Amino acid sequence: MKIATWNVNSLKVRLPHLLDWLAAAQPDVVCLQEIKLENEKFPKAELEAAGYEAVWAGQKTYNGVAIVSRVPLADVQAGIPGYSDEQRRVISATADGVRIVCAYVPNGQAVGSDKYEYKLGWLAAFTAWLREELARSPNLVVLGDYNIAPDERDVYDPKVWEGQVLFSEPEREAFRKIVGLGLVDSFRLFEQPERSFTWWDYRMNMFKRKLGLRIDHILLSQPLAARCESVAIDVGPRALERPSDHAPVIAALRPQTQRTTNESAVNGRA
DNA sequence: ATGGTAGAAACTCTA
Repeated sequence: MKIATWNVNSLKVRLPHLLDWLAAAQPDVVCLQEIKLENEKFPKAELEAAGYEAVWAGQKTYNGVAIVSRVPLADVQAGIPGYSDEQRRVISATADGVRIVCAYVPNGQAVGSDKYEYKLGWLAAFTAWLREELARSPNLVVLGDYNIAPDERDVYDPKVWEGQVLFSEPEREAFRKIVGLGLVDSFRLFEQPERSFTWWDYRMNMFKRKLGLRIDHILLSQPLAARCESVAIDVGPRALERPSDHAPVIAALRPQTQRTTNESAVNGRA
C-alpha cells in the first residue's frame, strides 16, 4: 500500500494538481490538509471519476482534512474524541487493516502567542489520544502537516530558526513525545538527500533557493515500520504553476502477508 | 527593521 500526505492549501484551487498527482504517483491513500472548503463543496464526484473514494471534515475558509483512497475506508471518525475543537484538523479511518490518522497540527503563528498556546494544548490532547489509539490499533499511521521541524536537518538554517515557531524546543519536545509513544519517523528509516524539505514559504523565492522546512511527516507504528520499503518527498507539484506551499510525502508499505525479508517487487507501478 | 506571497473572503485573517 502506498500512503501519502499533502497539505494542498485549498482543495478547490489544487484539485487539478491533485488529480494529476494521483495519476502519476498512484497512491492508494492520500491524506489532505488545509482543504479550506465546506463539506458540501468537497469534490467527491471528481475524485470518484479518478477511482478514489473520500471522507472529509471541512469548514469554511480555514483548515479542513480529508482521506482520499482507492482502498475501501471504514470506521471513520472526525476530530480528537473528548477534545472540543471547532477547527477541523483530524480525520481517521481504516484501510486494508491499517488505522490512518490524518492530522493538521495548528501552525502556532508565533512563540508565546495565543495560537502557540493552542498548538501546545492541542498537541497534548492529540498525544494522549494517540496513546490509546496505538493500544487499539497496532497497525497505525499518523500522518499530516505537523507544523514542526523535528531536527536541525529539517530546517534550512537552524541558527535562523532557533526559538522560532515550527522549530521551538517545546514544539520539538511535543513531537518527540508523539514518537515516544512507539512511532517511527518513517522518512528517516532511509537514506535521504541533504536539505530534504516539505514546505517552502511562498515569499522570497524560497523554493527556488531550496530554503524550506520538513514539517510534514508519516509516523508509523512498529509493525508498519517493519513493512515500510520507501519514503520520499515529491517536490514535483511544488514546482508547478500556482502550487501549494507544501510537497506531498509518500510511503510504500509491503503487504502484511509478505515476509519482510522478501525482496520481490510490490511497488511495480511508478 | 520590515516585508516579502498566497488563499478565502470581503476590506482582514491565517499561514
